[in-house]
This record gives sequence, structure tokens and C-alpha cells, in this order.
Amino acid sequence: MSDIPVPQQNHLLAALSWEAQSRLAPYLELVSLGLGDVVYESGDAMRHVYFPTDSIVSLLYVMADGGSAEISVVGNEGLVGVALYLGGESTPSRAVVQSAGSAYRLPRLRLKDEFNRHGELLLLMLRYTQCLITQMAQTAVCNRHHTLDQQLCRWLLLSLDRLSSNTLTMTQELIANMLGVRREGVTEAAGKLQKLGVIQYSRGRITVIDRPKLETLSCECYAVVKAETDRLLPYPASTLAPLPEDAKLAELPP
Amino acid sequence: MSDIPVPQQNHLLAALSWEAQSRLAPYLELVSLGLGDVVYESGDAMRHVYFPTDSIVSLLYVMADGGSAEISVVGNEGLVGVALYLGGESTPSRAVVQSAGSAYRLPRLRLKDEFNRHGELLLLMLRYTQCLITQMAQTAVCNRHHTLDQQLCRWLLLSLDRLSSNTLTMTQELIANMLGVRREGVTEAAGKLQKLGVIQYSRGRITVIDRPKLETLSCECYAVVKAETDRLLPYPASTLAPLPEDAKLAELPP
DNA sequence: GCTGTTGAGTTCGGTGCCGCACATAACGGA
DNA sequence: TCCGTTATGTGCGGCACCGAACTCAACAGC
Repeated sequence: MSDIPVPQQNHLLAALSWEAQSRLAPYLELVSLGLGDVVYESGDAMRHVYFPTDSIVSLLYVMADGGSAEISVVGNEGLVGVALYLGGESTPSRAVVQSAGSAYRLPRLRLKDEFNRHGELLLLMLRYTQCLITQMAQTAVCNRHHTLDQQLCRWLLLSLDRLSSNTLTMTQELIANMLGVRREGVTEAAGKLQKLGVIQYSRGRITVIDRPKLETLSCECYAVVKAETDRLLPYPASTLAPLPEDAKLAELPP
Repeated sequence: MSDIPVPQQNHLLAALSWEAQSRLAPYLELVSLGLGDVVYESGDAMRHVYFPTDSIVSLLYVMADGGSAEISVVGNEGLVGVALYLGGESTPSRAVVQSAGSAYRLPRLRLKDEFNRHGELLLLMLRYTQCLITQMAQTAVCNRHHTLDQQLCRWLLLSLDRLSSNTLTMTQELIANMLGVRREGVTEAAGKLQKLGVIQYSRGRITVIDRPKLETLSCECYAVVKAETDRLLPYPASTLAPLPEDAKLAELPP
């Protein structure tokens, strides 16, 4: 946390070859992201992709009536701004800093340059895109089927995985906005977790005490997302390891 | 419907240049998809990407307890099997045929060939991926905030957009599985729509009578997905038109 | 025409979350 | 030290949806 940030704290950047890293290095700009900062607004043309190091960014959809729901969460395992290389340039969602920290950002045109080389970064970004898709799918499932208590556990675990500490600075009000529920609902769910000795919080400071228990209390959604992320983007990664299936399937007739 | 299928019924294939189309044509295999067929199972290595012509395929997540929820729906505007080019080879979800019909499929290795050319098909597929992401995000939002009545409207509209007729063959039981709700809930919501003269159904046959009204009854989620699809994948498309932002942003300093 | 099956409609108690209106508690600046 | 602000706790009526157990109606096969 107190270390000077380096690009390699981001798992995607870290997985690049030395050549690719040094090619990008001159264009990576370190930026500081404060809690609540809007990295990009719904519908805005993006100018950079962001590679968080120790920050967490939430992708949030805000409805016409002001209600909101978190679509997915991005930390040092990923990047913010997939629309830039997917071709849309913007998205209907907003990216909000959920936990203050740093990120490296790369200008849109530099990204396209690297993208056009059709190299490692492209493959990494695409794999990450699939992780993101999995997370979003699971969010949809979770919103449909699981209780607020379970969802809070999932959410805490996802956040925890993206931090180097076990304390998150986050009011219940903000969590409620992310989960798209009432603040009082979070109060109640968090109260239960506190009583169980799983977490401990006070005025916007939540400390996770018993992580294993948190995992048992969570729904399967967390595990699904975690498993898929580990499968697609193992870290530390020896550059970009091929998936087991790659070898197997390459032997099939064309 | 009674016409002989051609690849161009799929919007992605139709948007390709003549060169790309003829390069792919020899490898496109026409397959027939029956209601309920599983195109691929959760975790299975995929062997083909599918380009539906007049069929509809639902991406469904099935939970450990057997409960399910639809993540997104794919018709002739898209393709089934994004994991093949995103690099994951498989996904934690299942693809089920929601409306019988045809699709063209392309073997995995041929897709990679075309992908490696870094040509139109890649760009198209990526844009489609963003549409898919938008749809999944909106599903998550909808599951959180909107009533079953609204969700049914959204679902009917999404299905309708992918059909050439205004009648869908679909029992309430199946719709319930897709939406991840009880069958009785669908009965009630559908009953209301019937009373309002918006739809008319009997034993697995739903006819939409008043589409405009259906749109007003739906939540904003449908419109968001529709707008994003139209923006990213206009159809009929003159190959792949650049987005308005492309021109604007290209003038920015690197 | 009879019968089994499948799709749709109905009822009823239960519950998880909402909306609202508060009460309390910690902290931070003047 | 006081006071406004921000964060959290509580209580209550309401509603959407659930789970389960049915009935009713249409159709398909024999």
C-alpha cells in the first residue's frame, strides 16, 4: 500500500513479455483515483483504458429514476474500458472508484496500436473480457436468486480479493448503492455478520475477521467467478499460459 | 421462415465483405436446432461458433440447486460461443435453444484462422461482444429492480426482435425457467397482458397483438439493449460502418 | 370415445425486501 | 465545547414473489 506503484501490480500488465512491457511503458500514465471519482460516465467516449494497481473500480448502471446496480467490479486483475477495444468506444454504464488507489492508464490510440499488433495484450484483454462476462452473468443470477445476506458476502469477497489488506473503507450507504438495495438492508445483513464474528465495522471501516466463514456464508456465485478468473488469468502468470484445452483441441482435424 | 436458409440471414455474416463471405462459405455448416437442444453445456470445450439465422438461443446459468436464470439471448443478430475467440474455450453457462430454427456453424479452428487475419470478422465479433455485455448488464439490473410484469415484457420484446413472426412457441413453464421465477408468476403476469389485449396465448403459443403497448409496459432495460445493438451493429449494414466517435477521436493528439 | 399427459389458472400462508419515519451515535470543525 | 453532519440502528405496514397443493382445460394416442 505504501509502496510506490509499479505497472506490474496490475496482473494484466505483469503478464506481458518484457518487450511488450517496455513498448508500453513510455505511454503508461500513473493516475490517482479517489473514492467516488467517476472514471467515465455512461455514454461518454472514453479516452483511456485504466489498469488499476491498488484501486477498485465498480461498473455501475444508473437507472432513469436514480436507482443503481453494480454490474461488475474491477481491480488489479483487470482493466476498465473494455469498450475501447471491443469497438463501442462508450458503454451505457458508469465507472466509479469504489476504493481509492492508483491506476495506470493508456491512451486510446496507443491501445489500438498495441491491439493491431495482434499480440499478447490483445489475447490477455480478451481473456479478461471473458472473466468480466462471467462476473456480470453471475451478478444477474445472484440478483435473481440469492438473499441480501449472501450477496453481501459475495460482494465483500470480491472486494477483498482486489485489496492487499482485509479492511475496506466503505459506508453501508455506498454498499447499498452497489448492490442496488436499501441502506437499512445492508445494516441488517452487516449486523448479522458482525454478530457471527465474521466482520467488524464502524463508521465506514469494515474489517474482515473470518474470511473462511464468509466464503461458506456466500452463495456459489463468488466461487464461480473466482474459479473462472483463476482459470483464465492465473497469477502470477508465466506470460500467457495456454489453457489445457488448447493443446487437446489443436490435434483435432481442421 | 419457409425459405431455404442462407448465411446472410445472420446479421454478422451478412455484414462481411464479399471476400470474407466467400472465404468462410465452404466451412459454414447449416444445422437445425430443435426446441430445448443444448448447443453447449457449462464447462464443455466448444467445437463451433453458431450463427443463428431464424433460431433463438438462450444463455442460461443453472445453479447447484437446479434453479436457473437466463443471462442473455442470441438470435440472428449475433453468435453463440464468444468464449472461443475470447480465449476461454468454455463458459460456466449453458446454451439452450429457445426457439427452434437453423444456424450456421463454423469449426473452432476455422474461426481462429479468420480471427488471426485480424479482419472484419474480428471487429464484428468484438462489437457483438459489447452488445452481449450490455444485454447481460441490463439483465442484472432488471433482475434487481424491476417487477416480473416488466421483465416479461422485456423478454417478449427481445424474443420478438429475433423472430420474423409475432408468434412464439413457448410454454409459461419455459419462460419461467428463463426468467428464473415460478411458473405461476408468469401465468399471472401473462394473464394481465392478455387482459390488456397486448398478447394472446394458448397452450404454448403466444401471439403479440399490440407491440407498442408492450414497449410502454416494459422497463427501460429493453430500450437500452436495443439502442446499443442498433448503435454497434446497424442492420442492414454497409459492411462495418465506423462509429461517429471514430472520426472525431482520430483527430486527437496521440 | 376414453384416458393419460401437458399447459394453464387458483388459492394460501410465508418471507424478504421496500418505503418511510425516526432514534442514536460518532466524528469534526468553529 | 457545542453543534452540525454523517454513519448506523430500529420499528412498522406493505407488497411482490415464493412454495406447495390443487383444479381445470386442451390435446394426443390408443
